[in-house]
Order: sequence, then structure tokens, then C-alpha cells
Amino acid sequence: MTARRPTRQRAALTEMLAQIPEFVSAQDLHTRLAAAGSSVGLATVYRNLQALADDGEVDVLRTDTGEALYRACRSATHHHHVVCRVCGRTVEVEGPPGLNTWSQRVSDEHGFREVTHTLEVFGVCATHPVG
Amino acid sequence: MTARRPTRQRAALTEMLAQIPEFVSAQDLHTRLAAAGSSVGLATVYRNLQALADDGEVDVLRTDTGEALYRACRSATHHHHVVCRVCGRTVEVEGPPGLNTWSQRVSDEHGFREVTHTLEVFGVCATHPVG
DNA sequence: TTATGTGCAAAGGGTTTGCACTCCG
DNA sequence: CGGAGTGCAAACCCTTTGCACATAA
Repeated sequence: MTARRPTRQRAALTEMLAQIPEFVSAQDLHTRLAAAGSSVGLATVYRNLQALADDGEVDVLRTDTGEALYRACRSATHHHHVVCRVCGRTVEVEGPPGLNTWSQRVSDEHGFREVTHTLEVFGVCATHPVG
Repeated sequence: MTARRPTRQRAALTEMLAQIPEFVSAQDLHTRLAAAGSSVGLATVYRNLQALADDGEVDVLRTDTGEALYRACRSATHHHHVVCRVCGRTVEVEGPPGLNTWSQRVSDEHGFREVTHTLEVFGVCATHPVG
């Protein structure tokens, strides 16, 4: 475990992150910080987000375009998300019953160990008009 | 549905793809094609892979670094993967029962439409010694 | 002929890195 | 003071796009 040193930037970043309910991109976070008057270099945002992710203090999510989204962890328990692909609004949901059992079983069947899984749902939320 | 026209490049690409058991990146595919003497422009590789993905003829997968990996579909039905995080070896598996129903339900409950989902399992396959 | 496909090179977007500077300890 | 942290800009990487040329129908 690396000893992190407290800085204004890190504080601003984690504070901001704590106030944002949805997943946001690094760029987005950078913009919000600037708007809030506590400007932080973009590189620093990336570096800190990465550090926080390494320490398990933020959730990381990849959109289907490969962009990374971050959010301060809400619940400690394992959960999944329904993500709006237009605005990024995210709802936390429980996985389908038997998901863990299933992933364990299919892994066992093929000799895989140290198993994890990712399950995300993408859609368009109600605030957007039907195209 | 767009009518695709048969070309040497497309043929070379799908043929190559059919011979590769694992997921490969577009760049990798481009290199292999060149090595095999049937060079295809990188942009063309990307365009064709995208077209094939749209038509559901190849599986697309995002690594945790955001890179897209492609592989010729083995089975026509919707399926998921168990991916070795050491060597990339992949096994195709059926999703847990009720997955579609579940994703539809949780999306409906929160007003999301045009729903898709991603579910991948990551582990370490049997060919690697226990760490 | 003509719309679709291709190649090249340039542009794009997200992310990382080199380097000098700052600031905590 | 010494080293972790920061800012800036350039570099990177994967991917997309503009445009002129080639090609299947």
C-alpha cells in the first residue's frame, strides 16, 4: 500500500466525487472542478482517479465506446448498473438470482479459477425523447 | 440492412478471422493479414469489423484498457464468454437462465428502453500455475 | 456507369508521460 | 532539504474520417 500525501487537488477531487451520484468521465470531472473554482490539472485528475481505483475507493466502469467512468463507491456489496448511454445516468441494481452460482459453474466446467465477472446494462433513460 | 459487396479485402479478413480461435484486436488482425501476404488497409479492417459486428457476425469485447477485440462468432445465438486474464483464451458459454428477463425488468423499473447488456466472466485458465 | 469499398494520411478523442516546479513531511 | 504530487504540453494509442481512386453490379 502506497502512502498518499494529502493535497488540495486530491481533496477537491474526492470531495467532488462524493457529491456526484452518477458515473462521470475524467474529463467531465475535470470540467466540474474548474467550474467549481477548484481547478485541477487534467493529468492530475487521471492520476488520482487511477490511484483511487487501485485502492478500491472508486468504482470504474467502461462504456461500450471504451471510455472510463468513475464514481465514488456507494454500497460495499457487489452490484450492477443500468447506464443511460445518452446522459450517463446510472441506477444501481442487484444482479439476477443465481448469477454467482452460474459464473462459478461455467468457470469450473472449463478449468478457470480466480473468477470475477462484469455485468452491465445499457439503455436510454426516460428523460430522452424516442428517436 | 445494407447490402455488402464482396471484395478481396473482405474475403481475406473473414477468412483470417475464421482461423483465429481467440479474440484479436483490429491492429493485430491488420498485421496478420499483411504477414499472410493479403495486405488490407487498417481503415478497411476497422470498417469491415464494424460492419461485421453490426451484422452480428463477429463478437466484440472490450478489454479493461478500452481496446476492442474481435472474434468470429462460434454460435449464432446470444452468448457470453469466460476469458483468461493471463493468456486471453476464451470459452463461449450460455448466459444464466433468466438473464434477458432480468435485464428487461430492471430497465423497465427505471424507465430505460433500447436495452442491451454485457456479461463477461474473467478468470485464470488451467494452463497457468497457481500463484 | 454509379454507388459502394478501399487506401492513405490526417484528424480525433481519451489517456499517459516527460520534465520542471511546488509543496508536504 | 528530499521526494511525492502537480501542471502543462507533447506524446501515445486506438479509432474514425475526408477525399481521391478502384471496383463490383
